[in-house]
Amino acid sequence: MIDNSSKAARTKQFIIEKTAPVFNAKGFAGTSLADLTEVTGLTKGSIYGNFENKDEVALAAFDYNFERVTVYLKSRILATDNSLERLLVYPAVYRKFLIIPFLQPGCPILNTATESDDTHPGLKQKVADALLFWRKSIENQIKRGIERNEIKAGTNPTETAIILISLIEGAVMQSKVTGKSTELRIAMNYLENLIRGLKK
Amino acid sequence: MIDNSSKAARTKQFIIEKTAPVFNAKGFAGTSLADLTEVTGLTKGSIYGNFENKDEVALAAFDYNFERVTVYLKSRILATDNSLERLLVYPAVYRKFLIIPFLQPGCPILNTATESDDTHPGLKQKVADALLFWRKSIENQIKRGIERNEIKAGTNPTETAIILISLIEGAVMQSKVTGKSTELRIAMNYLENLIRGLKK
DNA sequence: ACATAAATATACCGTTCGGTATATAATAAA
DNA sequence: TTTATTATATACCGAACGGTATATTTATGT
Repeated sequence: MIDNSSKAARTKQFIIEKTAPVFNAKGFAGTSLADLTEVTGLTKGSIYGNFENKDEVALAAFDYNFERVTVYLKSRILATDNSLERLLVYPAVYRKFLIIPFLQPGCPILNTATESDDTHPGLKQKVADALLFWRKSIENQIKRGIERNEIKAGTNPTETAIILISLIEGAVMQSKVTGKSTELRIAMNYLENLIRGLKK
Repeated sequence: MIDNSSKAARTKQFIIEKTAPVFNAKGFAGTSLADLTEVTGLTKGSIYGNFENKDEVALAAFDYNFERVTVYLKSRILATDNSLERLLVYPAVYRKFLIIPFLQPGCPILNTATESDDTHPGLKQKVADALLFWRKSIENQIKRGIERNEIKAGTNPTETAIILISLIEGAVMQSKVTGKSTELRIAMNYLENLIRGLKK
């Protein structure tokens, strides 16, 4: 995936890793090139030698942010051994959202979605793709659970996935803005019960 | 509330009404003074004669955006005659979110929350207040429903309010970014069933 | 109608914006 | 080790940024 062969490729990756949290915290419009040079220690020339423009950096940063969350969730999901436990990973992880270091600036999907939907078609498309990917993987987990007789046959995968995502993102938004974990705790408790109710 | 006696007060209100949709769509950082002069037809001098700075306009615009939603919901809620129907106003309204004209740029709470939580303490505080106001009014509707024997006594008002808000905001985010009404329809169907389940 | 006060427009401020041509430095191949 | 190539820094561009002092217009009380 990551080409470490050339210096440029390594610098490019370095720029992405350093700027991704800034884009996630301040948004596309709120992040300036000065922010990018400051956080990387590089100059504009260097950044523009590796990226065509600010948009390209932001798009790569979103991919990076989303992949970090995905990788983290996948590692926790792979450590389980049945469908229900796999679904329970989501409330378990997002319950601790506020204290997971790399999620401090917020959920990249939520942050990027609300800013880009009326302003930045490129980012909007990336978020839409990310959302669909997330939904599909939840749906697949549920379908597999039904096949394995671990989840009720009548369970609607799409419906369940959308409710799960809504509960998580809605609660994250509330907790981030109030600064309290109450909303996340209550919503994740509810989600846990909802998932346990899917047990065959 | 609104002082129409002086010309300045009328202009101030005019500026708020015209700029509020822009702030909601583009966000604080994404909205420039040029946007404000363009949409109002006024000059910078006029705007700065009525507001101290851009922040003040944005704060007033958020209040206006939030109040519009509140007034709209209240009018629909007052047209009902029992607690359960009052709660059902929320899914009924947000189901049609994408086609309600003045909500086209999105939910002001959701939009403002995700941008301001890491960047703009003043706006963040206003969103937190708005969220608390919304939650409290739902809680009061539920408490009243319990008193009137229309809602199950065991219903937890705070929990229910937070789940309701999470489902709405999470689904709005998804539908806005995918451009489809599917997510809102599914989440609002679920919410309706959830509310009907509260019936005594 | 007139004088006074209030509101809006004009013209400009310094700074920061995203972006780029070119020079310098570091890397990689021979 | 020299040479060709690649990557980074420097110095700068015009435009747009948020903001303001002052002039001009408009509204208001008498």
